[in-house]
Amino acid sequence: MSVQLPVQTVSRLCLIYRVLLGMDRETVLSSSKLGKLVNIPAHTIRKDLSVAGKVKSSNAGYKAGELLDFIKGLFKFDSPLRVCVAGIGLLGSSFIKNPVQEGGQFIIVAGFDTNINKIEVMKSDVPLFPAYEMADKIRELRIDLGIIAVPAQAAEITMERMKEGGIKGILNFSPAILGDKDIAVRNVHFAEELRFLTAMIPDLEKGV
Amino acid sequence: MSVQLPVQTVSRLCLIYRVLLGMDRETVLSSSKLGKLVNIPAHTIRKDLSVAGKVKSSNAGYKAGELLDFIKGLFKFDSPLRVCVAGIGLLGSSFIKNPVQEGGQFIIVAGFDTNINKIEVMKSDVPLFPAYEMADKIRELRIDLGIIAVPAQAAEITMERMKEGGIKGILNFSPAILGDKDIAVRNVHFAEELRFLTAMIPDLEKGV
DNA sequence: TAATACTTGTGAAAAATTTCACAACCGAGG
DNA sequence: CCTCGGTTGTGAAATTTTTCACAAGTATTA
Repeated sequence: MSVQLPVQTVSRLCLIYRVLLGMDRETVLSSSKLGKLVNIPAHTIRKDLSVAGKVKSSNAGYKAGELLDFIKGLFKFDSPLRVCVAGIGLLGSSFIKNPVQEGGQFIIVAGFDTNINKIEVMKSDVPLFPAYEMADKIRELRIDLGIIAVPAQAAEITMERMKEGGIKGILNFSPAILGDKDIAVRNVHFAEELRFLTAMIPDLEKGV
Repeated sequence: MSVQLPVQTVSRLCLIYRVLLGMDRETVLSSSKLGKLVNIPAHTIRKDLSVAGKVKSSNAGYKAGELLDFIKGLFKFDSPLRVCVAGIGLLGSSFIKNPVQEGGQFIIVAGFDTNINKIEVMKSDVPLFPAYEMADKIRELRIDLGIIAVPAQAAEITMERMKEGGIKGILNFSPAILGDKDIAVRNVHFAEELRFLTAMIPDLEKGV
């Protein structure tokens, strides 16, 4: 991105992008209609688009297709990214078996696991490799993003291997908290989502 | 919560809570040590604890156990919450088969699916019910939180059923974007996490 | 052409959040 | 008892983000 957009703005634009993906390109949406779909105030959407550099569209609102293309161009969502999955457990294998569709934006091209046996036994369209080959394979297959679905104690080393292979971003589902100054890292933790939800409930009368 | 804490503060305190859970209660942590563990600047942690109402602990830092108890008390994390899962697909059943531990804070007490056959076939420790019984069962079992893992088109009606049963919060894993003025709702979407990650990578040279 | 009823884009105001800087505190070791 | 090295808690400043308010644009209809 040329201008560094506020993180929240990026997040909201991604959300908008998602609803636009599942919508007829010809649909015309005003900022307030769009706002209702994504639970964001209309003026915030207009401001976001404004700072992102959107130029005047029409007097009736935004054409879904145009807006989609605008966000797509802004974030370079056009060319597909190669993704790998480290850790072929319950979660990891679900990514491999049910790859995200999203208009082919992401392509799962490799899976890794320390358990060689698991790799041999599991049948999958995605090629699986032992974990120690990770850095090499990431380089070789020119993989952009990594999904970490390994146990907490293996998370750090997995990140190191991915970085060694030159990965650009990591989505970490392990319970470990990862972070890095060179690459983008995002931590996702189910139990914590539940906890955050709990904390946000204003007046919770807990069960017996 | 007596005072309405900033959302970001709540989020950070939850993150801190997570690392404290996996730590000896006697460990003493300074705000900067803690900060390194969770990737948050030390002064932000101190400020968060300050606005949350933490009183001076010591000159050496925070005792892990004390801090844990403080956050636990603040957000009422002490009594366990009853959770149900709607949609017994790949993701939904993973919650039922591998319930989150987290010190027993959350207990999965029911699963729901429209597919009666699935309910009968699947064997699980958690009782499973048909979707139309959702509201009744939520009331009956005094369920606090709901996890939605149904397809997009069923998300809205599922939320309605949960609300009807008096649920307090919803964690939505369906592709639909849910929101409500009465209850806390949190949307989680894997592909979007990947997309957000992509958008945050400063200078991504996309594949071929 | 004039009036109406929508809309967007954006500068400026307001609000929220983060960062800073430092007083105050504590224990240890002279 | 004083100093040194470390810490917290917090008011105030700085910054970021959101909200507001409104000029300006465009169709439509009379």
